[in-house]
Amino acid sequence: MTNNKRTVTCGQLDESWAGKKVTLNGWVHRNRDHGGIHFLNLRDHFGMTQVVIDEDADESLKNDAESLKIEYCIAIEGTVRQRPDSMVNNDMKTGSIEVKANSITILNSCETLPFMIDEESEANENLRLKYRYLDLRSQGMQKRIKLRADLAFAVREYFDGQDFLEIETPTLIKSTPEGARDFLVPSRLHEGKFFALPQSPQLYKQILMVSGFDKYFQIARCYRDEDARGDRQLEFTQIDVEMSFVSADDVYAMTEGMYAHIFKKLMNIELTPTFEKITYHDALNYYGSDKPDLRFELKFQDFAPYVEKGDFSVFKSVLSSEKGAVKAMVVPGAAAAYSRKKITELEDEAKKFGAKGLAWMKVTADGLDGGISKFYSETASVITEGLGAKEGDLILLMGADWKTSCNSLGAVRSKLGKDLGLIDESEFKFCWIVDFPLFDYNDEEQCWEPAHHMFSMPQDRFIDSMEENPGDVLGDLYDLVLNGYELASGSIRVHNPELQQRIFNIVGFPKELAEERFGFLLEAFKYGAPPHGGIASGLDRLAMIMAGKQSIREVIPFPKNNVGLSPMDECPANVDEEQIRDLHLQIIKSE
RNA sequence: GGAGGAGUAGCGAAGCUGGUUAUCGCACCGGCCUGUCAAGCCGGGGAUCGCGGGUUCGAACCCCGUCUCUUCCGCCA
Repeated sequence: MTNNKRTVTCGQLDESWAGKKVTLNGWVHRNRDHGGIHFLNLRDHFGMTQVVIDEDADESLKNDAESLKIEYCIAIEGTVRQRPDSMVNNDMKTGSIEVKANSITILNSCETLPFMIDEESEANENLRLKYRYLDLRSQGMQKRIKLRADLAFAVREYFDGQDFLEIETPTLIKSTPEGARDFLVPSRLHEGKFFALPQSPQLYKQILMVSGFDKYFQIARCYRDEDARGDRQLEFTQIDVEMSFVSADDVYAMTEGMYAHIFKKLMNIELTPTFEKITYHDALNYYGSDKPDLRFELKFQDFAPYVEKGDFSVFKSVLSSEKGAVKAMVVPGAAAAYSRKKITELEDEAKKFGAKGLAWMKVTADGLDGGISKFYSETASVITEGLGAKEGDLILLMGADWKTSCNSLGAVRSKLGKDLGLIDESEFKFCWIVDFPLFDYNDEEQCWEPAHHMFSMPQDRFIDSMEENPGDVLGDLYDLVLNGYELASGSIRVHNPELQQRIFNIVGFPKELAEERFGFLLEAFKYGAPPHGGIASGLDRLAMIMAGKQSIREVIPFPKNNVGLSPMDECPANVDEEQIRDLHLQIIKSE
């Protein structure tokens, strides 16, 4: 390699190098043989450089050039020269120069590729994952993996400047109940016992606060054994943070500072210092989602005041039930574009979320038309005026219990946002979702359960009378939402053993089980635990959004696929009988 | 666990209501070509049409079953 070792990379040459001798190492990205003259695009991590084998090159060099195929790994020794004005390629960073080759050395050849290595490979994802090393060579993947590394660096830089310590926590931990399904790790030394992989470092970071570390962060790998989606998979990385002696406002400020630093540094975007806050109730009520995409409006309105003025019995019966609600969404100018068939598509979307149907009306010059308009002909002007609808608008209506009504119309809202192109992809709209209820009533089990988890603090004003009506209790809980994705989630924690016990009582969590599962945390709280709270941001999701992608697999070097497999190394996989025996396990085959 | 969509050369796709030598682009092989940058032109090889069964004179196409992938719901404190 001595003589072939690169002196420059493929991304750094410009006119100032003209006349200099250089050696380049990289991969043959494209190969254009014109007979007399021959061009190569040589690619490495840093960029692309055009190499020329001139017509006056000697025969052996021409033969060497001819033998090259795409993705051969080669070394080129040659001279940099400025391109004539008419040959400058402005789409290329190094487009003002080219390297006239003196010698070509093949460092390694390459078989016929399973797919072309391009910015955006069209190969199906499982094939890309099987040959991930090739897929990762593409400039797009190289850029995204670098973005991810830069992101992690910016995070550390920010916290370092704020007196935070990065502290590692174990990945072989105790399985705790609630939440997602744990990944279990059988113990060899302790027959029949198991570790779990952490769903998050939650309990450890709280213990670290009890230990007096004051400000903790960690870029932590987390594991949840649940079905994957575009924005989640079995293992993922979170930016985990916990602080002592803080209120929610302190956590907001710290988090906003972190995102401001990241976006300024990596994208040169100035984020507005204080992110909008929306209550959980309003998010659902107006946008139909606890993670609303605020890049477009389409806010819901209450249609209940108009129901009595019309004859549509479905809505009347919805409102007669205790939790019934009728929501309206005015879609400006969409009447013409939305035929009955296209509205049916919207309805199908709503039905996925439990809606029975989707009612609609179109606003015309004379009033309302189509759908259920005949039931409201008398009050058309009152409705259009009240809803602020104009001629050519489409009014979508959803009647169901409040939650179903909001959620299903929210799904329609999301679809419309995409279909109508209402989303400006260059925008980053953050918002805090606050005032989450602490408890949810489980109708099937007839009991209260924690809406998030059992360690979140109720807001002050509810503490004294928490037991009277648990459903009204709001917690010191918050989510950070960006462009319709839940990006971070956190809370101020309970640090007082008595309060913690009252919460266990409300959700019917047995004292003995609490002792068994996280007795160590409850014990720790008895020894002068400081008030504390924190937040965890999804690093994969953040990288995905910054990269403008729809899937976190585009920013994870070696992701699992949608069914939890890794096509490259083919795991999970069988293991030897002996390994199973050592772990005191037995495989029970399912039917 | 449920609903929709898809499986055709190494890759991406076409093939509508049954009859083709199964088509096209990229890649691959051979040839031509002095300025391309997704180079171009001429030629070539490569497909048991996911698998199994059925209907039919005849199936990539229709029917049944099955497997795999995929999007969504459930799940994800």
